Amino acid sequence: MPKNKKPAGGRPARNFDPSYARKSGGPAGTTTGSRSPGHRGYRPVEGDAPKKARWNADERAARRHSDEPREQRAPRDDRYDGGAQANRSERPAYNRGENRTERPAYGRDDRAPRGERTERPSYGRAERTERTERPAYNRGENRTERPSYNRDDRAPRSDRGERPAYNRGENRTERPAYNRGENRTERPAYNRGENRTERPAYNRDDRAPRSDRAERPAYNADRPFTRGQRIERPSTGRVSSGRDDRAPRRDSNFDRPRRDAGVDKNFYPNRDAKGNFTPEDDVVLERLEAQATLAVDVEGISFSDLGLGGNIIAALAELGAPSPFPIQAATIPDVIAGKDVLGRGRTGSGKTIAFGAPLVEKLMENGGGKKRAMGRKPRALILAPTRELALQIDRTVQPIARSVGLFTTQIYGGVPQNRQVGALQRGVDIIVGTPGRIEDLIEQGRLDLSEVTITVLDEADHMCDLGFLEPVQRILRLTANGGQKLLFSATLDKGVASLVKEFLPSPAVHEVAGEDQASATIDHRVLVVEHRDKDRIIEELANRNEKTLIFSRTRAYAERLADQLEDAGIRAVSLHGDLNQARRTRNLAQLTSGRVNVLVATDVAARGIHVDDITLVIQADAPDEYKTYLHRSGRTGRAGKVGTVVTIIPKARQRRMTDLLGRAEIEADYVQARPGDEIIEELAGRMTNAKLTA
DNA sequence: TGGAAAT
Repeated sequence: MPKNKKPAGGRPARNFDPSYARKSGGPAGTTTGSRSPGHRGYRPVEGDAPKKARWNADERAARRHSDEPREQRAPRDDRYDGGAQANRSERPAYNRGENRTERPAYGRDDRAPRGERTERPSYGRAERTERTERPAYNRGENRTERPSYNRDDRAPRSDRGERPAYNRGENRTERPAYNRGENRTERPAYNRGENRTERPAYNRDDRAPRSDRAERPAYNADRPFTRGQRIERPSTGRVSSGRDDRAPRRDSNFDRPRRDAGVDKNFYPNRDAKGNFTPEDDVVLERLEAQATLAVDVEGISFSDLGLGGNIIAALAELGAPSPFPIQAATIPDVIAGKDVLGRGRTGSGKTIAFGAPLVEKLMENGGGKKRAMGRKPRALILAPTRELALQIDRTVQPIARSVGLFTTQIYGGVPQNRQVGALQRGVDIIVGTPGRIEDLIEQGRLDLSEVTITVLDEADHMCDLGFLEPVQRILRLTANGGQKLLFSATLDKGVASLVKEFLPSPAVHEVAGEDQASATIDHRVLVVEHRDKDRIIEELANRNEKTLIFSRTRAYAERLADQLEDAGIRAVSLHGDLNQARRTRNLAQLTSGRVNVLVATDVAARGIHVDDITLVIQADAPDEYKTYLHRSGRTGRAGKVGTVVTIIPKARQRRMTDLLGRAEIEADYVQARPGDEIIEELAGRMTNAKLTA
């Protein structure tokens, strides 16, 4: 066991101990590896460090397969100490960041190069392919301290073919992520003062009960819904089954107890009670009472009738939207009228234009003269939950904005910020981005939202989920007082109530009648399979000539599946948070362009992402939440096209799946399947071919 | 348990 807990456990403690720096009195040891700046990761303090140098191939191999207890692996948190710590005291907000430090995923690419960051855009790093060959990586004990790191198998990424197929999966099991639990118990370091007190949510206490779960009756639909009554959804203490409870309750919208939106002190303690997701949490919240627009109502209506100007209309036509979809017809006038708007339109129904076009129109009306002023402050903000979605929204909004001389810029993480900052300095009108980087730039004083008078939350209900809500609230509070707010989602529900209460005094609520997910042009199927057949069946399903999107629950499985498909001769790429942004972008582009037909993704791709002509969505793991089901399946059947969604489940999951489909209001056939069955041919769309050749 | 979101 190369790493002793002492340095590992001690280092973070030191970093979190404000007195330590003083005690140690100098560069040596104040921060990890700081004594010799030229040597990344060099930690003179650790006397035993040198012996831990780099592992040779055998050791690594042995390591990979070892089932040595996890606590013997070094906690990896020490990596972030410097920056993270500094920030942390100032921004309790960023606690989430800690999760991140515990996730190998994130840092992986930019971590090592840390010291050189300014010189190297993280992108370059991503590209390098011979990681294993680079002596650079033994730089110091970094290596020794996180031996379980996959680093090595990461590299091969780009040349998947050369790699032994499955080791990746195994390494994964060694991912430091798993240390999480022990770090927790081992490291008193974590009660570092105020953070602790400010975010009780963080304390892993809510984790603990986890283990109890097994003792509870698993998916007992009859069980009173106790957890949900905690805080988030008090008004909907419902049993999580059946669709009867879906009926809109006209008088009860947004009537949940107010929860001190502005007062964090009161808010935080409550979060303890919220706990993590459990299946019972997947309740259908009442729909918002909405003004329903019928599709027929908008027939013959033009964008011009809705109040949009000529340039914008021309841009829309260019984008392939000559006339408004129902959701657009419903919301555009209200947005232009300056109202706060809640808009629900099923996946692929054209929500981006529904908020993007009138937003630009509004800015035009108000903005008048100060267009193009150097360094002008942004006046509109569009927030999205993933970088890919932010990018995609910008691809739609930018041409609309440019048609009237307005500028947009993307502000999201995972890429160097220089360009983003440069754009801000030149002056932009519309920001499209994700919460993290936006807050980061605000902290840095490079972004000022005080003149933002229109804010859009795309996938608004998701933006209200644990982990997103607070950053979103903070950001919204930094926008102009009384500014217009637009919330859109295919699954907009009362989960957004807390935001509505604080930011949308009297919103107009729109949906399109009869346009729920169930009426979409999607064929839903459930394949009940033996676990051992699962991968094989996925392989057979994905072996087709049209675009296929496969969802998995974890990043590791997404990666493994992509590898497996490649090994089977089916070109496939993956998309998940373990990849650096360059690769994420590229892999998605490969599906979009048709260079590959199969993308295996986590739920990062579940919402909003539009790729033309995905005709089959395979859920390799069934979703936990009905909303997730709706969003995932919404990647196909877009804009009226047909598509198939196949959810693969083990026998034991049938009941739970049925409950979920009920909440989603979706009807699906269940079929038992084994590799080679005709049903698979049919679902893959190979039936006709098979018959032709027969 | 998991996933996304900053460095």
